[in-house]
Amino acid sequence: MINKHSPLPIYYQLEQGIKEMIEKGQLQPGEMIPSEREWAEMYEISRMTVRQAINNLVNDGYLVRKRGKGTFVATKKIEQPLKGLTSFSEDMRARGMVPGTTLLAFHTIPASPSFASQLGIGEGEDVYEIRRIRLADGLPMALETAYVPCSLVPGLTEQNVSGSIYEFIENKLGLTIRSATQVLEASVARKLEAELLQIKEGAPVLLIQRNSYLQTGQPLEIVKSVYRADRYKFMIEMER
Amino acid sequence: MINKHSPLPIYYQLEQGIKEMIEKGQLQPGEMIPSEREWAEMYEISRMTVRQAINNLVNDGYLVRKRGKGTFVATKKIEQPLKGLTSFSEDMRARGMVPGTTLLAFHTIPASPSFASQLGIGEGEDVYEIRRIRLADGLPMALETAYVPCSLVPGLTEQNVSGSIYEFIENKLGLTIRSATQVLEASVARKLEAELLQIKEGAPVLLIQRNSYLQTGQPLEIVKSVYRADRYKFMIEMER
DNA sequence: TAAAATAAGTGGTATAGACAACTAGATAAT
DNA sequence: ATTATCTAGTTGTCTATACCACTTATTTTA
Repeated sequence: MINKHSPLPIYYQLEQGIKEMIEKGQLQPGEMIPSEREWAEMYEISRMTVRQAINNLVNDGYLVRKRGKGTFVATKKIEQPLKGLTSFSEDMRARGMVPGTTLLAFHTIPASPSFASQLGIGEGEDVYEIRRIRLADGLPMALETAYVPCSLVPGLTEQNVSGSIYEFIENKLGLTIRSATQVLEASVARKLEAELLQIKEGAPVLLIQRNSYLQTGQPLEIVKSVYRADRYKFMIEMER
Repeated sequence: MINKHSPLPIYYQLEQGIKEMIEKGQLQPGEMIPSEREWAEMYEISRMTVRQAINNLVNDGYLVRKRGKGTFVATKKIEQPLKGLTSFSEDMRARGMVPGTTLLAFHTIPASPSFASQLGIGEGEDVYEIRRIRLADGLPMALETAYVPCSLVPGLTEQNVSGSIYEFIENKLGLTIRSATQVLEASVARKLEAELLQIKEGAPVLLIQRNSYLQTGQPLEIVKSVYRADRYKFMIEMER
């Protein structure tokens, strides 16, 4: 597997070898792979070189590190279609998963100039800031921060926020969401995001910012989401 | 900037410090930062520790490494709206940039079972495989591989492929594209992709697979793209 | 003058070792 | 029986060093 005289870097050879073992099923998802020291002894290479190979595979989403325990083969990605404009809960149910929510923060803040402009309100007016971890089948799928003008949803409490805000707005308040703008961007997880999503810092994530609008054209909310790229793909159908 | 007795890792302190210098503008986009050896001497730490800090910032898209030259502050991202179903060329022009193309490969291959199914043709039937680097203002923006059944576009030559395939199909062949399905996913650049896109291996990229359909519902093409996350955001407007 | 060789500086790869932080199970003390 | 401690194994951080590959400018050579 490793040829020290190859022009290819050793870490790269090991990286490709491990990847192949995963893709061929010789290493199963969830299974613990040999420890860094074992790889190093096995091929008589330095542990730092092993770490470089494993680092890359962790960044690629093939492996997951767990300090004090070991390194494990990651579980597979999810891919299901998503039609039209849906809430996270609708999205997850359409994918055959059970949506869940962990509330991280729920409070009001004064609107920044940027948010005021995007939400069509005055600068400094109160908006709800709702930070939540969105779960799918109990596992973290995304980190979501929503900003909603307080004046639009007077009855919002921590209770309502445990489920779908969209459903609350449509069912309880009688407001209808008409359209949204979404910006998608690939990035890597920062430290805090990684901890909350239970992924490694530097793992790929899909950043989505959604601006939603009511039938009147009035902006309803801004939602910034950080999705785990190892569990989430975004699918859309478009007409010309 | 660095406190060796802090509980925070040294590489993390340096990483945050450099990031702050970038965000405060003390390091300007495109500017070369001190070399790894200089950081190491400056704070009396190991070069490997400096590398770990810089690695993270490269992964986060703050810095760009250039072997033999130095490490540079990355330039800012592009963000422009994209409405409806557009070609790469249309997309780039809408963003105020000049689209370009470098043809990497143009040949026919027999359809794999998966491609045959997605394109609605028989397994083993010929399809064009067109690999191109898509440029914006002369700089690599995406790596694109398109698969089109040969039977649908008989006149396709290397000449036509230098520009927009969409425009060729609509203008020359009189076919109309009606809809498409797109799957977006965050990932990191592999070695070959990184070289072609002139980014670092492991840099974040946005993977997009587009399946296009004609008015008849007949599948027209499959396009797999790898976009540089540091230069490209995907924007979409949706109606409910 | 032009081409080739050299040197200095950069990031890229690799080594061998050390200690810290964390996990889980075994063992000892209460 | 329960609790506390120890221990072995894991990944995380860090050091000091070495050589390689590439870039650029300078110097030497033809």
